[in-house]
Amino acid sequence: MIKIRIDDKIEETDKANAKHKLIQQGAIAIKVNGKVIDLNEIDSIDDNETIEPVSINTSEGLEIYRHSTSHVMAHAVKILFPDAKVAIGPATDDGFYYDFDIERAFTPEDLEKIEEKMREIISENNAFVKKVIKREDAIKLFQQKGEDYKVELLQEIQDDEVTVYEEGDFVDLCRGPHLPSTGYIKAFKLLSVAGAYWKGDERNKMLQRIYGTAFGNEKELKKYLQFLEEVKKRDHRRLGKELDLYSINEEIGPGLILWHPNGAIIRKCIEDFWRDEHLRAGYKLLYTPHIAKLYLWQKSGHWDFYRENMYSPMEIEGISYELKPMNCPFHIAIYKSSLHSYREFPIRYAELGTVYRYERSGVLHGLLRVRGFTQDDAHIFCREDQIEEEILHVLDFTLFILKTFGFDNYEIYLSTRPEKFVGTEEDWERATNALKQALQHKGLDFELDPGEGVFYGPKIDIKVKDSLGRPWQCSTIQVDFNNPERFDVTYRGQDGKDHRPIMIHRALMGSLERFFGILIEHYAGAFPLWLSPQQIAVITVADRHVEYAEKIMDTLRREDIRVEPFFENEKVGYKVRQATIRKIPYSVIIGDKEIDSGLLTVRRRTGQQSGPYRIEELIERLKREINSRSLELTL
RNA sequence: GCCACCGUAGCUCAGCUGGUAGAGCAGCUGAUUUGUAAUCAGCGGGUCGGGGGUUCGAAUCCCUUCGGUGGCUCCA
Repeated sequence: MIKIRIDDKIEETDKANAKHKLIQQGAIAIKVNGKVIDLNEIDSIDDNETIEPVSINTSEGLEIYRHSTSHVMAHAVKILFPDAKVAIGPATDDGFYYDFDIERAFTPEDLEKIEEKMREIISENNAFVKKVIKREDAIKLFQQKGEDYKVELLQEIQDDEVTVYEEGDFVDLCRGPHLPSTGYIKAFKLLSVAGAYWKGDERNKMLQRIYGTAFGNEKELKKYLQFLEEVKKRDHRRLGKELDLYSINEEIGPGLILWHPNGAIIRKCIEDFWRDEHLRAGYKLLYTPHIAKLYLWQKSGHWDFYRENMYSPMEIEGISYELKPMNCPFHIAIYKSSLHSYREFPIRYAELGTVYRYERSGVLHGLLRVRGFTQDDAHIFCREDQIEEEILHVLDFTLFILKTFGFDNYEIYLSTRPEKFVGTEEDWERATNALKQALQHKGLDFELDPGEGVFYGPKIDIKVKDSLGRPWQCSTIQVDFNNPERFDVTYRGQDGKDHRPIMIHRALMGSLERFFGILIEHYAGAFPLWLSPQQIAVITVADRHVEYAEKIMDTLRREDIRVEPFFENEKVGYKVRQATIRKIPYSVIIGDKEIDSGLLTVRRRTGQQSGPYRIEELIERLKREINSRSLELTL
């Protein structure tokens, strides 16, 4: 007799019945003592153990399900392309992949054929059979099959025994666990082919990776595919073109952003907001140059640590200058231009500083990964004992800024001391604790990211979740022990002596370009009123209404409301459509009715109408919505 | 940087196995003067990303280069 736990109820039964019951509960694997194993292994379980079902509705279950699907895919590939060598094929967060070494390139048509073959294998309902064999035997087995990558993996395994899984006539080295049989797979799709280095090392051979995904049923798969469609629709590169927000020009250079008028006005709104709030939060604004002597970066250590991301120096009158990859040395120079007392602390310097970093061509991506970008940067100088309080201040400020754009879901990471570091272990300990305490004080959940800190200090990273639930790394708050030392930054303490301050680097939006890209996708191009390039479309019914419409436009414009005329000789429906496509929040139509009554009816870009309003009332409502930076349309 | 794929009018795309380019939208002109997501007609627009080659002949095949896309690697 063994025990099974279903919905927290424990039941004692014999093994055959237990298995039956577990399957009834949707089990595709089982959990014993916290360890997930094959459902088929139930027979080898000791009596008295308690077994729990693992269903596909759990992350563990889904992982097994997808992992098994990747095996079926490898099996199908081996049938269709016997020359292909299999490498590795795990489940991922949203699907699975398998890497193959094969001469020919997989085409989209190949994927269809592979899918077809996979369906066959699934309909055969082959059992996944686990076998424990001696390592040497496994090596022989895979050598015979010509599976060099498996042999290489085996040679790195220390254990005497390894497990292989057999499914039909496909054998794979695998830790498992797996589904009981291939017939359990109900819904899957192969999505794309991509190159991937063997073991992720760029010195190794480039293999071909097939990505796919699998779900418990067709409905969920369809939902996921629709999600991918939605992601495509919101792609900032597509919307950036459609809404004429920005462009990247081949002649100007990859990774360099041209902000068009529509994008520039959005950026202006963001920058104005950013500056006003920084002044309000006790920051002082700075401007600094785009280039500086190379020596500066040799001193800061960037030339040693990050030269790969810096552009080649340029000669000016025999001296090497360098395009700036960071703003900190400039802010330090400003700090050092006069003596500072502990009484001034914390000193907060902020700048929208444009930096240039070399990114390898393959990684550039729209606005999200570029070569020239503007950081919303700040450097805070304070005493070590002020770190926690200052971090609290920065956290509050960060969350306020992010929330204004509609980001109120976060993932927070605390990164600790890496292997290569400067400063003493005690410094790190104290600073890390200060960060941790600040987070706890705010009641913010965070994850530890051990060893992921920057060489000069620990940091807090904040990822925002957009309207589709996708995480984006934006904010970073970093403690720096390095630069104050390297640049001999000091302050005069209470004791009349010079001391070393701590520097805190922080960026809230990260880079304006990247943040803009995220915003485009977050709002799907439909910006809230305060950010919209055009806030209200004025549409005339016929030419005779233009004069009055112009008056309305002037009135609105004088109130700093961004108006766009639609006066062409077209039908109202056409012009309404144009305004809607451009995602202009509101439209008003000017015809005889409006002129006679002196009232205006407002149409939202979503189609609802409100009003009619007197012009003064309309202006007041618009301004209220703009000034409150409302995320919703309120008219 | 690496692997695969892609690059045709301002935009989205068609153009099979080589026979010197086509649609829709946008633009311009005209008619129409219109009431909440597309009025009709006409016109202009491309050395088919650049360079080289094969061929009687290249958007189409080959090489090379630039750029883009999906990944890998990287991301202070």
